[in-house]
Formats: sequence, C-alpha cells, structure tokens
Amino acid sequence: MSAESPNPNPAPEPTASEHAAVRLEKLHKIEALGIDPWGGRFDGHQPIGTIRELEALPFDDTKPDANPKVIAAGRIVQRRDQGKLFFLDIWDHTGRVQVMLGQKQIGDLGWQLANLLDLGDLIGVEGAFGKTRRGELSIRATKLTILSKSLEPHPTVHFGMEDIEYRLRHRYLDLVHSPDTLTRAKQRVKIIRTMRNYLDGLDFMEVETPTLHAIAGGAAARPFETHHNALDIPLFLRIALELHLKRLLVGGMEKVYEIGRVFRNEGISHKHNPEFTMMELYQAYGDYRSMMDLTEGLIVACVDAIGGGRVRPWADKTVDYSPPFQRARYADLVKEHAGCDMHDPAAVIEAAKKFHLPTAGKEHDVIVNSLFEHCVEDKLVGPVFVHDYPAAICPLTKRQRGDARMAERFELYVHGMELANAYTELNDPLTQEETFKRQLVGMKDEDSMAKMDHDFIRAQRHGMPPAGGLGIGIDRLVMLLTNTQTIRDVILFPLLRPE
RNA sequence: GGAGGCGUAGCUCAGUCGGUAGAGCAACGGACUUUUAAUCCGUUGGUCCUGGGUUCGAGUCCCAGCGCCUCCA
Repeated sequence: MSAESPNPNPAPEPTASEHAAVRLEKLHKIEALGIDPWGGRFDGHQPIGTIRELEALPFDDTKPDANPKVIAAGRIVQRRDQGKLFFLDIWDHTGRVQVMLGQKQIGDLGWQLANLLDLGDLIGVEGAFGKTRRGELSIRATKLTILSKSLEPHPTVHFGMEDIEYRLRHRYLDLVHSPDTLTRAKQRVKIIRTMRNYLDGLDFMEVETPTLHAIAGGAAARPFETHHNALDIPLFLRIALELHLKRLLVGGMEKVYEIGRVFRNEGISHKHNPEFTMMELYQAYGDYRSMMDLTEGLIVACVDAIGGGRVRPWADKTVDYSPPFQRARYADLVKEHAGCDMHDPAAVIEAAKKFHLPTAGKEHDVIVNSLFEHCVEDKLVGPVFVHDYPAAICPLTKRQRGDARMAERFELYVHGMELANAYTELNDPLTQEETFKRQLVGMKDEDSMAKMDHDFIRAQRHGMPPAGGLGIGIDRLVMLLTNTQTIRDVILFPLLRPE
C-alpha cells in the first residue's frame, strides 16, 4: 500500500475499558503462574454434543473413577461460584455442558488458574462425566487447561445480542450467543452441499471461472471496478458467471456448473448485498423446459435436506415446495394483474399510465416488464415458474421458434422473490452480436443486460451447442428455506460501512 | 435517492414538564464444595453517537452530520 493511500478501513481501537484492563491483569497473573494463557494443541477432546449423548450416571464420591472420563474444550459462557467449588458452563458449536471445578479436585495450580477465568475464556477440561445432585449433566474436572484468554468482556447469557448492528459487527459473538445464527450458517452449508451432491449425481462438472473480468457481462448490473498494475488495465469484478460457463460449453463440457461469488455495485437492502453467491449451470442439448424439471428436483432436494417438511414457514405465511411447482405464462399474468394484452403497444402504454409508470423513451418490452414488476411480482406466492418472457429484455436467450417476440425463459418466484432464472441459451453468434449492439443503443451500461463482448462472440462462432442454463441465488434460497427475512442473516459478514 | 424510527455503563434497557446520570446482569472486594438467570454483604463503572445552537441550566428542545433499522422509489 502506498503512502498516499492510507488504509481507509482502520480497525476500531481496542476497548480501553476497565473490563479489558482487569482481564489484561489476569492474563499477566496467569503468565506469572508459568501457564501460557494462549494454550496450544489440545488432543483428545470430543464435541460437547457427543459428550452429552453419553449415558448419564450419578456421581459416586467414593468411587470417582467409576464414571466415564471425558475431555472437552469450549468457551466459558456462564459461571456460578460456590466457595471452593465453581460451576462453569462451557459452550462449543455442538452444545453446552456444565463443568465442576473443585479446589480439591484440580490441585493447587489448577485452582489458582480457575480463579483467574472469565466469561469468554476458552478452556479444556478432563474429568468424570455424570450428574450432580440436582441432576445436571456435568464434567467433574480433574484437569484444567486454559486454551485462550478473552481480553474483551462478552455479552452475558441472558441479556445479549439484541442490537442488530452490534450482532453484525461482532458476528463471532452472535454465533456464540444467538443459536439461530449458528443454525442458519449450518443450514446454508447443508443446502450448498446438497446442491453439489445433486448436480454431481447428474454428472455435472463443477468448475471455477475468473472473478476478474475485462468486460463484466451476463447480467444487468453496475460492476465494481479495479485495476491490474502489471498489465495496466482496468478490470471488473464479475456480475455473473454466465459467459465463461458458456465458453466451456463450446469446449465440450456438456454439463457444467459453478457456485461462486458475484459482485454488483448497487444499493444494499434486506434483499441485496453487494456480494452474493450464485449457482449457475449449463446443460448442452437441453432447453428451458429441461431446466424447469432440474430446478424443481434441485430445490426439493434442498428442502428435504434441511428437514422440517416441504410446507415451510415464511414470515407469517407458508410455502409449499411439494412438486410439481405451478407454472404460469408471463403474458397471462400481465393480462390478469395489469389488465392488458402485452402485445398491444397502445394497451400497454395505457396500463403503464394507469399505474403511474414512466413510458417516455422506453422500449415496448421494457414497459411491459415494469408493468410485470409493479403489478405481478408481489402477487406471486409460488413456488411458480413464470415462463415465456418478452424477448427484448432477454439478450442472451433463444427466441421462441414460432414467435420471435418471446424468449424461452422462466423465472421461479416465491413470495415475490426471484429464486431462479433460466433459459434456452442463445447459441447463434450472429443474433447474439445483434442483441449486444441493440442493448447498447441509448442504454446506460448498468441498465443493460448485455455488453459487447467480442471474445465471447468469437467463442460462440466456433460452435456452441444448444443448451439450457439456470441460475439460482443461493442467498435467497437459504433465506426462503430457513425463514430468514433479511439477507444479512444468511451471509455471515454482510457489507457494513466501516466504523 | 425520499420519508420515518433508533443511538444512554461491557450487555439489555429505563430516564416524567428542560433541573444532581439510573436499574438488572457483567466487573471488582468479601462469605459459601452440588450450583444452574445461585444466594447474601459491599464497591466501581458514563465522550448520554458527533458538532453546533437555544437556555441560568440540555440525555431531554432546535439545526447539521455519522451509523444502524424499517418502508417507499
């Protein structure tokens, strides 16, 4: 980093609180005992969830070895001192368990260490597992190891993590203290893994394509700009995976997919994060109808994978993911909700005016689409495949054989959210070149779905197979399946303005 | 981009009409070897988001800014 451009995102200053000072002092006291407060390798511990599954036995003080020995590691989340006996609750991502630290049981040095432990410290314990007199599953520690000292105070168990901003800026604490956050993170992993397994089972090949693009195409979005120093060229972070995956179709990869991050330099909302995860797949010799079947199977597999049935809650409503999903023609929906024939220019303009939508200087299909967005989208409960889109807003899509005004495309909607987008891929480089040019005329870059990409056209000119293509927004899928109304809670570290 | 809401102790929150900055938990000191939101006694802890303004006096009212949230485009 050059001297002229200091780090624009400096980390916030460490807390200069009294709490931090007290903990630092304890750290030094631990060091004075000859103990490394930062721990090290710690072998043999089991997940706490697994330990809890052991059959619980009553303690028998006369035979301390009678109960099974366990080793656990976790974060101290609660502490109840009882004179010369401390009860600690330690937590790991699989559960929580009580630990008993007795002065007699853990020895002199162990007891001195025990007195220097705080909420938030990571410890390892070894001891017999059983129940207390009150019936609480506990590890009666005979050995105590500190694995890491926390120099900052942690939220208390029963009054923590209410403030949304605090949770987002301290996601590591949120994971510990908000069970839903950890559960969602695990469900997200499961959904993505299910998707991979499903596609791998269909002989799709997973690939990785570049994130840095010379031309950011494949979607209508403003890209992030960057610069490569050695080549001295501008580069853009990708806004879609599409154009490289299609090049691979030309290369003979007949079934190909990628799950990866895309970046769009746009506003932030409960449905939008500037970087998000897309799954895109392409299947040679398929079309948008075969994509519908695949989409349905894929989504149902994900629904089944996280359990809880196919009728799932969404806010105060529900969504039924039982196949087959409903199908509806775009034109019929426009007719039903906007009250006009989408192929009748005069009727479309009249309808647009009725809903106070701008029409000046806009192409017919663009007006139709704004009618769709304004009148139809919110009413789509779904899951519903909306199919056969106006061609002009689909520059990468093959036109219908009998009606060039329409494109072979569908989107899958659930409660007004676009969950999937698919089409019969345009593989005719001559038409492709035209639609790229046509999109460019009188349109701002960020509004255009297509930017002239000569390298892509050249690839297509070498013979791209007819194909079906599908894109699924992973974040929105996870939102829907985990009943999470904001994208910030399905992304562990959503973008926030630096403090 | 527009409108509204919120911002007070480490955390969760009160704070009346503008009149000494509060509680619970956490922390600190003490008692306690079967507690479990342990209990009991005592103590500490504040840039009231920031900067202006009005006022004898501002957490409170006004203006501007920052951050987050919600809704709208």
